[in-house]
Amino acid sequence: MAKEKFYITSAIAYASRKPHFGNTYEIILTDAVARFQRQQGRDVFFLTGTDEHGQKIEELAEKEGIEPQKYVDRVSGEIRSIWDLMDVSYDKFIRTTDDYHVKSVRHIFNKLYSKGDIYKGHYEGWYCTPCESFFTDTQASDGKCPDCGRPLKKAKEEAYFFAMSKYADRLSDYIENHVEFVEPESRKKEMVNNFLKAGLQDLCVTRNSFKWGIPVDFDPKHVIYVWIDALANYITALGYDPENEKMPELFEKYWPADVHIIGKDILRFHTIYWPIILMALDLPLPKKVFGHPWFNFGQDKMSKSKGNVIYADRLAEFFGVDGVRYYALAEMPYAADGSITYENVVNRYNTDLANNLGNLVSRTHAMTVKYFDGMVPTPAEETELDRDLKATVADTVEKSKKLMNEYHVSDALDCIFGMLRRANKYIDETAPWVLAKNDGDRTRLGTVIYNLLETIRTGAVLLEPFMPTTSDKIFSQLATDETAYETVSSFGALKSGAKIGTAQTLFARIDEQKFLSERNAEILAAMKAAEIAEKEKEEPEHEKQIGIDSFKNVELRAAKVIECEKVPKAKKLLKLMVDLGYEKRQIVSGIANFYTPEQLIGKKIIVVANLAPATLCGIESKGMLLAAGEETVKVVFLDDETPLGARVR
RNA sequence: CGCGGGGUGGAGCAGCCUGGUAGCUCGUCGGGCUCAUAACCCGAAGGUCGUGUGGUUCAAAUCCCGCCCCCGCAACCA
Repeated sequence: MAKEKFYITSAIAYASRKPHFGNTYEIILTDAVARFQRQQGRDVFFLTGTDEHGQKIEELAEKEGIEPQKYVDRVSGEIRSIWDLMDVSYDKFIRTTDDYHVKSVRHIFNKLYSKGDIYKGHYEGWYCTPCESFFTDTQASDGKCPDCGRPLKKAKEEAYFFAMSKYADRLSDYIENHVEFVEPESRKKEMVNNFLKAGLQDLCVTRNSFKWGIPVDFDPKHVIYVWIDALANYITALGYDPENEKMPELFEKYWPADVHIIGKDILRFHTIYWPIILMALDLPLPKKVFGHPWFNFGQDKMSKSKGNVIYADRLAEFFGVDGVRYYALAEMPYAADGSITYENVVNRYNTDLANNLGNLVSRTHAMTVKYFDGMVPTPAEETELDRDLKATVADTVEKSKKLMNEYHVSDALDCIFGMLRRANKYIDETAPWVLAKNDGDRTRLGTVIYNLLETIRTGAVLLEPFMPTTSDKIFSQLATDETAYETVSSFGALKSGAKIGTAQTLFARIDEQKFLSERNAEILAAMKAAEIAEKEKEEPEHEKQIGIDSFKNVELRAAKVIECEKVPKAKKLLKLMVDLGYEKRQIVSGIANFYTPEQLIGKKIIVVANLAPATLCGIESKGMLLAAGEETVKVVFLDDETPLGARVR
């Protein structure tokens, strides 16, 4: 019988910079699942790679004064080397700049266009010339660019759109009838409630604001935007191309994917846009999309200025590759965001890996050498204690398998480590060192040691998806070839009479105090460096010089806040009524985090009186007030004696 | 009232669907053991399970209602 196939993908990593630990978590998770499925006897194809197009990369390359291709060659290589370092067992590493991918994406675009699912239209919105980007009405509510704050102008641009709405009902049906399609469940609700039920808008699938991308075949000034380019990697990697007469075997065999493992941040693209693209191509949909949570550093997001960016390769210097893999897989809960602190990593490393697992192997190995000259003894009649241990082992095999099939990776690990703890306890219960003193207990001693060795062997088999190198080390210490998953289905595959291998320390304990003080010193140094870099930053970008006439176009006037209240639905919005002397008008401003209504009522402020009205959270705003600051915003207040409506110049 | 998840001993979580002695890992304290990586094993302290001294019930962490707080998504911000 042919092996059942299993096609698994991680998201492709954006090749803009070196991935930090949070990014690396995803690939470790995907790898653990892939390895587990291989163990289960599936014919696994594990795809990962890098996403290499887009404006951001174009800019970064320009800053360095090199070609984008050169830039992504370097970063993609960096990413791949980290994946390799972490023992990621991918079967293929795709790059969106690969020829076959580029070609196929162009063809996919052509096909969708000729089907009528993609049409040429106009992107109408607010355009910021210096940023060369478009913004929607809501983004541009105050008439200023959300990125740079400069004024926007209404502009119309040619662009291609994907008619998403056409497929919305089909997708809704699909999601409803395939409960396992989106996981975890809570994420599915977010998608369905926020997007599908709200109604899908046609998606703009091209850009002409930058060049670094795959050009549209028949209209090369347009570049295919990330949605189609990046998402398509899952099929182009298998050789899909709509112009193929016959699809390659690889594609026929593996598509549809059994699971896409992705971060929750791109869930929307994978559960809505991607399925719709596939429907339009008449291809089956992936069976499951698993949106995993993210790691934070303690309470904070990782960031350079906080000096808390953690890289997997750096961690591996302290804890070894398997130490890092273990931490990532054990610490991250199924659905909620996890957090990483150095204290926590050292703690888990010492207690779970060094004390529980490492020491169990070490003491058992030592006893085998000491009492049996390094030969695996033969088990004899069993006692209640043995039966209990064996029951735990059998139970662990079943439970961990079930949990892995459900993607409860940390729970599966916890379950396996529970078995190891049980084995440590078994040593105390049976007290081999006491048995060793009495010749009459020799058979019993053999049974005990055998049971321990076999439990350890089982543990090594079960741990292989999580810590492949450690499993190998254990196998070689036991000098056993019984490493296949089938061998743990019943207790006793380890051969008696064989000589075991040499001992080696699996995980050396780490001095927590010393380690933490070293890390703290590093973090402080990094923060200082970031601070200095901040100070040395060149002056802020300046607007181009304007004449007095341009300035006169902005009608600034003194006004008094007469009413003010929070906008209930919004977090950051205050609704204020201001008196300009000649009229009263309503203004909405995003300063709720910095001012309470009481702090503003009665104060005199400066208002841009001739700003086009905008609607924020359903409330009309006619004008804006002046305020300064980025992180914390300070409103510009006027002297109390300033007459209402006075022009500010 | 935009949608969803959650508030359980010092920390992180399980239990809630299918009401009935509150469980696990870490940490703290005490003890045991000596095969082992100052590791391992046992025991103890510590929780009125966010709140109303709300409702249902013989019985609620578990079901229902109100309120408070946190998180995710969406929305939205100079």
